[in-house]
Amino acid sequence: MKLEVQIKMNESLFLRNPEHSELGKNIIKFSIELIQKTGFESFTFKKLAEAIGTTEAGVYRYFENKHKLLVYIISWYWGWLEFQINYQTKNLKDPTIKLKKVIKLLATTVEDDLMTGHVDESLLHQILISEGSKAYLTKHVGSDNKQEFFKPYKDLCNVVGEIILECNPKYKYPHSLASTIIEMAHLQNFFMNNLPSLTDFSKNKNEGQIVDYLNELVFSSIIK
Amino acid sequence: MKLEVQIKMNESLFLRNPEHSELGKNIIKFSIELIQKTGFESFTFKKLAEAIGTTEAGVYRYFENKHKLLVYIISWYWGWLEFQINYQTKNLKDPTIKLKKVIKLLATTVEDDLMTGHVDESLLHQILISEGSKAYLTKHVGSDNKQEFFKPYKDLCNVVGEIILECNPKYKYPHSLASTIIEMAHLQNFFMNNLPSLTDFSKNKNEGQIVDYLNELVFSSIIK
DNA sequence: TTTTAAATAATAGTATTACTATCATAAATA
DNA sequence: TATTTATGATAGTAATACTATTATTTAAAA
Repeated sequence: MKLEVQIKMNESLFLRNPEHSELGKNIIKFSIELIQKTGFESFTFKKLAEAIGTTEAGVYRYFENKHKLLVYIISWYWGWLEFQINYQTKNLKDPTIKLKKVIKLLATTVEDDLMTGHVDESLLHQILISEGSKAYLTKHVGSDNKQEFFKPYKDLCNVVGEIILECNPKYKYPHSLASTIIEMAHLQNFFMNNLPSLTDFSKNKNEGQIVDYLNELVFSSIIK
Repeated sequence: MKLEVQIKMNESLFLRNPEHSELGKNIIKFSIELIQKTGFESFTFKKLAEAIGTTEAGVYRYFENKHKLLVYIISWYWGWLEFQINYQTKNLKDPTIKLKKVIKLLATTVEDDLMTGHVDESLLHQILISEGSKAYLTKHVGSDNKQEFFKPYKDLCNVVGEIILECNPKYKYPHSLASTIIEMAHLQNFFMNNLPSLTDFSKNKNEGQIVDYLNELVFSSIIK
């Protein structure tokens, strides 16, 4: 039996549900590949359509514009990651071990999850590192937020915040610390690979160093 | 006597030095206003030219493209901020007081510095919060970096890293912690104002809360 | 099985963006 | 006074970000 993980997506993000057709799934698959390879700025629906072998108009039937497509695949990633976190910390009693597991999941390159056919999570992880913040760093963040485009990110932030509170119920900034962990897991990775003098990580570019840094940062803050 | 602070800029960022003419200074002044008001994505040289009362071609004689103009004004800000930090921490002996001053300077809205005629620093600070990371989150970050576009940011990061080491010479991650402070000073501000559930700051949107969070985060990390 | 509806392909068209090029004129400099 | 240099005015191009139309294929309902 082949199991498939389905992430429930916000319906306002698309015009037609891309999960419901081959073309739709190809739009997701190839946009992940293209955005990862060429960056979000030079990504266009025309190039995407050519890669898939369909027409520009075909893509527009699924997504209003490339920003919503970006938010879609990023939301998908957060949803998937929250599932992974819940799954992989399920039977852990010690909240500090849980939190360490979360940091590792956030800061370490994932392997392609075979339960999600058309999505390559390791490419998605790369996209999150380089393009993730572009989902919300816009002038229309307010209306996007009203439409709940960032709910998966907030949910994840809450899950992490809850674990922080389990470690120390008196800690005053669980959400800020959670968003700091999430953002820094990605940003320190970007810096390590592109602007290494903004970090203290050695040339071997080992993600374990980021995990160590974040662990020290987080636990000295919440364990007095 | 009227003093003017001059920030030395990387010459590869522009085609003609905007400091050397009225038109150039207007390009800087109005691009700061426009980018802050409408966001970098919808900012175009045509709109800028109209705002100034010149033509598109006029702007192109100063800057190759809008990305270089963004990097220019952001670099200018980092240069100015490093000057501020050096100036305002000059006679402080205690490195922890120095570091607290730095955090406050990073996380608090600046007043318009009257010594810099055509640049409004408080608008620039807003731009840094919303658009700052777009300077480096590109596919051409490598070649931009080779041309030293990010030197002012790195210099600032080094200055902050040095102060961290003064507080604790054995601390292992001075640069990563410095870049974390700098980025989070802006990002927690953005979240507070736009996605507040990613933070723990109350509705009054007081930047002092960000300062308190960063102080706690930083000092519990470096003072064991 | 036929009818009907829905999805896709093919093509065209528009306004805006991101530039490059040309030429005339005004201002500063030698 | 001659000459360089900066600006202004205008035009033009390729690409982007869409919208619209019509024909064709596929799938679901009658």
